[in-house]
Order: sequence, then C-alpha cells, then structure tokens
Amino acid sequence: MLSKKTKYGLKALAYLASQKDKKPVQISEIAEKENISQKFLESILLSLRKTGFLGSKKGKGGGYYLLKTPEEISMIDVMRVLEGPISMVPCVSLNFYERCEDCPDEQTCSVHMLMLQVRDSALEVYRNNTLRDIIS
Amino acid sequence: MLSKKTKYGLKALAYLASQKDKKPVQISEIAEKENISQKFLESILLSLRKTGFLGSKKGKGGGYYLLKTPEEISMIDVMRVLEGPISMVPCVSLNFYERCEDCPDEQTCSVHMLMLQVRDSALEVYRNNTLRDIIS
DNA sequence: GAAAACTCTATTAAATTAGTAGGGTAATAA
DNA sequence: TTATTACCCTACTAATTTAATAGAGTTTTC
Repeated sequence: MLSKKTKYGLKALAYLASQKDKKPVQISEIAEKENISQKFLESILLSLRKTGFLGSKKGKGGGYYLLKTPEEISMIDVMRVLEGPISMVPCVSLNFYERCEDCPDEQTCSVHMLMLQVRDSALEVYRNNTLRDIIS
Repeated sequence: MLSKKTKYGLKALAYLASQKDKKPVQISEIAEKENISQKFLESILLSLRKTGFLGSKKGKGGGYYLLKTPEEISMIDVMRVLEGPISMVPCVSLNFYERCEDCPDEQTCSVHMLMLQVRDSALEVYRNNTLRDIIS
C-alpha cells in the first residue's frame, strides 16, 4: 500500500507544478485544495525541501515552490524519498539492500526471482514518469 | 512491503512444486526446510487449501500437495490470495476497488494516473509467471 | 487404538501509520 | 514594527497490521 505521506506528497508536488507562475504557495492553500491535514502536510513538505525538491520562503507572501521544472523531477527520486524502497523485499533493493535471514541462497530463491521482476517493472514506470507526465 | 505470509506461502508452494512425486508433504518438513514457524505456516497452507491451490491428507503419511501442475498456477492468483490487492491504492484496484475520500476526481488525479501504470506493470509480471517459472 | 496430521480459537507483542496538539522561533514584506 | 508565514520540536494516541504463540480439538490411517 502507498502511504498517505507519499500520496499527499505527490499531490502537493503536482499542485505546485500546475501553478502558472513560480510564486511560493502557502501550506494552508495546498492543504485546503487537496484535502490534507495541514500539520501532516507541513512535515511532508519539509522533507521535500530537505531533499532538494522544494524551496521555501518565509514571511508574508512566502510558501513553497519547485526548485526544478516538472520535467526534471523524476518519479523514481520522489518515490524513494517519500515512500522509501521501491522493492517489496529488502533482498532485491538497490538502495536499501538487506539479506533475508531465513533464506540460504538468493540465487535460487523463488521469492527473490519474482520480486526482482516486480521491482524492475516498477522502476521502469517511475523512471519513465516525471512530474510533468502525471499532471493533467 | 511483501508480507511474511506471502513470502512463506510462495516458498511453500515452490517447495511443493519441486517435489519429485505427488506425495503429500508434511507441514513440519516444509517449515524446517524453509525456516518458517510451523504454526504460522499451518495457517498459510490452510488458506491455500481453502482457495483451491492445495489439497491435504490427514493421518499418517498425510500432508499437503499441489492440486494443479506448477505450470497451471499463475502468480497473479497466488498473490491475490496471499497478499491481497496488487494495487498500491484502492482507487486503481480491479478486485478491491474503493473510492478515495479526499480525491474529487480520479480522472485528473496525479496519484491515480501513476499508480495505474504501476498496477499494470505488476499485473503483467504476475500474469507472465507461473509457479514453474519461479522454481530454479 | 494410538500416532500423526490437520483444524480452530484466542491471545499477544511489536511495529507502523496517520495523524493531533501545542509549544515556540525565525524571516520577510508591507 | 507588526502581521504573516515558514520552520522546528516534543509528546501523545488510536487504529491497524503483522507475525507469531499457545493450546485444545478433530480426523484419518496404519
């Protein structure tokens, strides 16, 4: 399941991407328009800022804005920051690899084999989609 | 993340599929060989039996066995039984569809759009793999 | 008739999620 | 300088899921 954090983060990014100009948008506006708890959204936007997707401006007329164009923001990077691993098992994760304790041999593990394919197909989708692609 | 239930279920199915003959295999044997808690495995195998993947035989010399050949068992069916929805959000689920409360319009929702693609790519992987394919 | 195996119910411990609540600080524009 | 808005921090919680564990009970077969 996709976490609400990821869902809300994506919606917020999409909202910012569909702005006409590059003026900062207030948290409260995004929260209201996208039906998101403002406090929860606050923490999500903060993490998107710390990971280089968003810039922020304090004070009146402040808010959040995209640091890159929507075309430059790949879903693969966004998903890794918001959701974490793309893989469904740590033993096929590129960025969060971990051995399975119970598994004597990854090479012959049927779960490993299947999940590798699932990971690759998901990676491809995320790689092929930028923020531009998912706004309508 | 893939649940342990699914992981163990897949391993058990793979174990049964790689048997030479069709004789029932005891829970205790599978649990030991695949490093699974026997009691937990018990409940997993039970659900696989109730959903038509496995048959069982009681008494001495009893155990579990596949009801179909490994070629006939598609990962898409197994995953739906063990893991549940393939989709990461209910609003793109074929078998477990639910509307998102917060979302005014699925057609223009960016999350919906992305997750549809992820679902389809996962479906394709599961559809293209039978139990035969994932045993080495 | 007893061993072997499946079946069922109930409980639990740990972890995660998705918040809520509330405090305060810092920067900016009018 | 004052209002606005982002930033930062702590703590709490309710619900859910997961991954078992425990133990009793039933059925079958040798």
